[in-house]
Amino acid sequence: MNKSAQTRKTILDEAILMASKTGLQALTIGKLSAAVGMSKSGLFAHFKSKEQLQLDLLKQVAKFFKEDVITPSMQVPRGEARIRVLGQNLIKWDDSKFMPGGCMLHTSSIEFDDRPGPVRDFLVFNQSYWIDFIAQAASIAMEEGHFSADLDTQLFAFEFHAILQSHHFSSHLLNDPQAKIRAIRMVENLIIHSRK
Amino acid sequence: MNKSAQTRKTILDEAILMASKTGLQALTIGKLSAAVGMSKSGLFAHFKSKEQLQLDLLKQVAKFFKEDVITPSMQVPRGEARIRVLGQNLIKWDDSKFMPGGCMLHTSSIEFDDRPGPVRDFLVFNQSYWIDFIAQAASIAMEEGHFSADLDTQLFAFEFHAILQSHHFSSHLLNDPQAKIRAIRMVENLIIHSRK
DNA sequence: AGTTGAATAGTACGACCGTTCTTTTTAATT
DNA sequence: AATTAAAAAGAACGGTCGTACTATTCAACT
Repeated sequence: MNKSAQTRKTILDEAILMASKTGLQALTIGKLSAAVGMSKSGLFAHFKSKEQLQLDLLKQVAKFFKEDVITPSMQVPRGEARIRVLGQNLIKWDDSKFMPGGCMLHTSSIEFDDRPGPVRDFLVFNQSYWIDFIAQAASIAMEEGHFSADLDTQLFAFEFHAILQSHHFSSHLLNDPQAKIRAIRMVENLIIHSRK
Repeated sequence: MNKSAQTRKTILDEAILMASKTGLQALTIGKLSAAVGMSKSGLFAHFKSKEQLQLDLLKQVAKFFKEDVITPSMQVPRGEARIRVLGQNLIKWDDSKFMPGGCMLHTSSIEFDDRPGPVRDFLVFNQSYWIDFIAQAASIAMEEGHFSADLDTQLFAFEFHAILQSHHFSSHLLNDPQAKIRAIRMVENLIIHSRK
């Protein structure tokens, strides 16, 4: 790995750490450079603009999401089992140590949902893909005969995604120790109600 | 009404308008004063600090929430009907014209959930009250025999609250025209599954 | 090992931040 | 209408922001 790629990774890791707690817009180049121990201008040169830093950060998070949540689910049997594992991995994901403030795709989505621009565009693209992926997984569970034949897979996807949002709310705002257990129960409830 | 209270209201209304789109921390006294047509220092004198402005803003929003969502529900018959109306009013609320960026109690909760301080404290207090209120409404529906006797009212409350979050996601990030319809269906689903 | 290009640091920029203090204007009270 | 207190404006503060430009250090390749 290049020296450039190396420090770039160091910067992004620290940026994710900071921004997950404060939000993307509160992440400043000055504080970030101080945290990684380099000069503002030296850090800035890696990204050319703050917006690009925000984009690169989110793309990195999205890559991790794929590795931690999406890809592993493909090694689980199609249908209900895969849905269940998706739910479990999703909750683990929102508790990842590298994002102490919780899933940044979620928090950034709310932060930027009324701020037009490339950051919002990326989030829309990414979250749309995620919703479609869940709907697809539900569709597979229908094919397998696990889920009811008249299940609304789009609705399922949004209800599934709502579980992450609810977990984040319980876990990060309320500091509720039951957050995880409750989220798991929500997944099970949703699965049960989706059966034939 | 005082001149003071009058301009104060003007300021807060404009502040809510702006902050609902950009977030609480991106709301600056300079831009806000320009928007309402007064000087920075003149506006500042009303709140003594930015944090106090943020708090007063959220308290105002919470007051509106009580007026628009909580209070009206008390005039609806106890039980399932009240739950349904709560859901409908909640979705209307997230589409309020005075908050073009959607429910600020929700967006601010995510913005501040990892930022200790009075703003976070207020949000925790407010949202805890809201969750308890829903659980209480579900409990009443149990008493009335509308909901199953072994319903977990806490779990119900979080699932109910998740509908608002899901609606916000669909409506504001994805600009999905079906957001409202889907949210209403989620409310109905939740009600059906809570019956005996 | 020397050369060259990339990575980093240094410095400075205008802009805006939240806040303070002083002055002026305006509203409320007598 | 005169007095007084409150509200608003003005100007300035130290600080930080994102970004540009220049100089220096370092890593990669001949």
